[in-house]
Amino acid sequence: MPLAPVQETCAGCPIRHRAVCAHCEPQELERLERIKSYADIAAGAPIFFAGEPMRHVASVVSGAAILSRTLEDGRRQINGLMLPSDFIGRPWRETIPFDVTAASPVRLCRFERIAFEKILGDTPHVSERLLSMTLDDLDAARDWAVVLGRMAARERISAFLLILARRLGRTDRHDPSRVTFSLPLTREAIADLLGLTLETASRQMSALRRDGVIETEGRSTVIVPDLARLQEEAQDDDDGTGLT
Amino acid sequence: MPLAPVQETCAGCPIRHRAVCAHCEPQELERLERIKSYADIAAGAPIFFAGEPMRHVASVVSGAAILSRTLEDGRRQINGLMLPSDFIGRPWRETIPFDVTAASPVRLCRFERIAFEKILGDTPHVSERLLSMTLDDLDAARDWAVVLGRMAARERISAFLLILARRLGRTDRHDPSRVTFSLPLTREAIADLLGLTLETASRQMSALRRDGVIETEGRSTVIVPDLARLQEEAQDDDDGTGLT
DNA sequence: CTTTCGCATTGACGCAGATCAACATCAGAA
DNA sequence: TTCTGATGTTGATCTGCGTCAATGCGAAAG
Repeated sequence: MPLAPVQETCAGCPIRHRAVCAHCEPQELERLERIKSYADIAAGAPIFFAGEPMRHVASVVSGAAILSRTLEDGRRQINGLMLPSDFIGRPWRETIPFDVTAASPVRLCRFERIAFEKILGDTPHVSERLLSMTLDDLDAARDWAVVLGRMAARERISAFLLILARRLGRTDRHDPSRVTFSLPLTREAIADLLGLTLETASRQMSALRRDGVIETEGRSTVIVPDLARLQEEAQDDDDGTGLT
Repeated sequence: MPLAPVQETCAGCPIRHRAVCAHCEPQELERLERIKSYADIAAGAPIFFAGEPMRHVASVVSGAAILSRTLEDGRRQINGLMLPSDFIGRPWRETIPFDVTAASPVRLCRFERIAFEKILGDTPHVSERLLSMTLDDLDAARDWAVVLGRMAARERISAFLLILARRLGRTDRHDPSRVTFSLPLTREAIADLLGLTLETASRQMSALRRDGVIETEGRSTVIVPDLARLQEEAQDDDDGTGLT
């Protein structure tokens, strides 16, 4: 159901992610280049804490980061899953709204926030692009409410796997409906993303495996033998071409 | 838990809502004025349908509109509740992503979309303001996941009432913690917003009334005798001042 | 190789909320 | 005013998922 943002990288651009490089002039890229730095974070390690001053904005290069909020009694909800090409951070905001954690080993490309804002002010097309991306993210976040508010456990797991298949999946050379990807989240994280317990998440994964909707190899590799079948399970009417 | 966007209107501005008028120069306001029109929609009537071409963007002047998505089997989730000062619509997008419906009688201030985009391109501060608002909406939408994914029915109802109290509530002259407002949604709509059934929504409202957390007058007037009490019920650690 | 610890799986049981059903109340029409 | 259909309330029962508990497995260290 929630539409996966399309991954866009522009070949030849030194900053290889959709947030800032699309349609940039050489001198603009150079300006961005000067304020950028890379950061590698180990799986499970915190990246930012909610409420902290926001010194950087960043783009995910590889791995998966999660945004989360934890209630006083320990209940945790993952509010966002950030995959390669996703943008983390908020220009013109002083503090970080959610805890950001590495779900798997993550590489970030960071930009010093204040300097990034200056560039935004000078280059309307970057600003416009950021607005467009944010509107996409807003739609995706609102779409997620359908998963959390109205879907059964099995449908939630299916919707989640479908998103990963679309964004991370490698299509089989001989059978385009067969897709393989590596799960970047533990069962607990999957549960916290989907509003379930880890036991229910595990049980539903097992059930999907029993029913032939997915296959697994080792602990983290998932194979979807027939993407259309998974779409049905996820109540997804979208054909994935993004042409709706 | 979800922070209510602060209502901002600027006195003397002919377009009295935060989306476009803040900090506008007279000539910019005049340009906006030329492409704007008002629309009044009766309660329950559709405003836009998902998938339709988006001819307008709009701002809610009064009443309440809802964004919703309905699955093939009839399950509905309300993805957004738009109250006065909220902005509906997406520059640079051809189609409408959600069904938009009037939950109560709604007055919209509409701008022809293409012309609005031209103004955005010419006035960076309007564009920047729209980005800032969209980022706020994104945070609010992500915060909502905590309600849908991790909160019990009673907490969901409390969180919902707290949002309305903050955005629509009139504070009692003698007791600042006593707040009154009018519910713009039916029980069914409340349930669809909170991921519950209408029976559960009704039962929890009754329970909160029995326990003295709220009082009611007629079908739609709600009185919160002690806002702090409601905040506890909603697991809300925010003090509502927006200074966090 | 074996140990070890974190993660995943599976089972048994209980409960919050869904479902089915009956009735109450309110607003608008006649 | 009364009638009528929509909306809201409350009760009885069912069930999907949460909770508690035990066991299995696999990757990294020794």
